[in-house]
Amino acid sequence: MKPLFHPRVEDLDLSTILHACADPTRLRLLADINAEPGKTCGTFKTELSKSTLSAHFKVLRESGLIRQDLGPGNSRLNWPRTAEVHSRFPDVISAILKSTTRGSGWS
Amino acid sequence: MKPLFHPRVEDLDLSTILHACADPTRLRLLADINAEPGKTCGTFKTELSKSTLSAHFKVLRESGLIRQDLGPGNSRLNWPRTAEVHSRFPDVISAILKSTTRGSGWS
DNA sequence: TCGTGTATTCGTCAACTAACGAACACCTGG
DNA sequence: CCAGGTGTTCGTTAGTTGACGAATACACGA
Repeated sequence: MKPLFHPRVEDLDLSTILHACADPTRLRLLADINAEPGKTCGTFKTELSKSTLSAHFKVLRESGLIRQDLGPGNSRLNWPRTAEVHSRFPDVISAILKSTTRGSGWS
Repeated sequence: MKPLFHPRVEDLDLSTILHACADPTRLRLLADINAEPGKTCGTFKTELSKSTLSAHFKVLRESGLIRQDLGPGNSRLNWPRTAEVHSRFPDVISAILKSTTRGSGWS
């Protein structure tokens, strides 16, 4: 398997992270991953094609918001990096996630 | 003067707000406005052209992050709408602003 | 009224984005 | 070995973005 790139904590960039969160689809994925850490990519309910979804996961991963590990078969396990992001940008992600769970768009 | 559009609090959208914050230039403008409310557009130090700057102010205004009132002459006074945004999306903007003031890109 | 200062709007351009299907890569089970 | 399941990568397309200069609009002062 090709090694997946994950940025180091010290390389996290606030604008990159906010850009990753600014897309409704990605915000929903991020919330789901935080609500249920370790989910595989295929378990997300969405209307989007597989390739589109994969691209969104890549943006989340390369921004440092999630970690994708190898799972059984050829699957990926998705984990939040919320704690790491918090160490650089305190409360930003937790505040965003709280707002997503309170009727702000996608009940 | 043409009336400037300002979204109502109940129409604020988290993705729109995050997108507005995701640009380094706009994040800097937002931080400056919060640090010094009432600044006019011309008082911001930047390398960008006037039209580009105006476009950025428009994005901030239409996302609901700032309010632009008429000032003396033909100037605009820029005010943060942080409290209003906070009422919809608690702590999101304040957390972002705190991160900008701590060496995250533009000392 | 005529210039000056302030800011928006318009038209253009290059770069980026999100979306898709098709093709590919990889593991696992039969 | 082959088929099925899981994701990624590639190439394309339509739409959006950020940047600029030039033109415009407006208020104020001389």
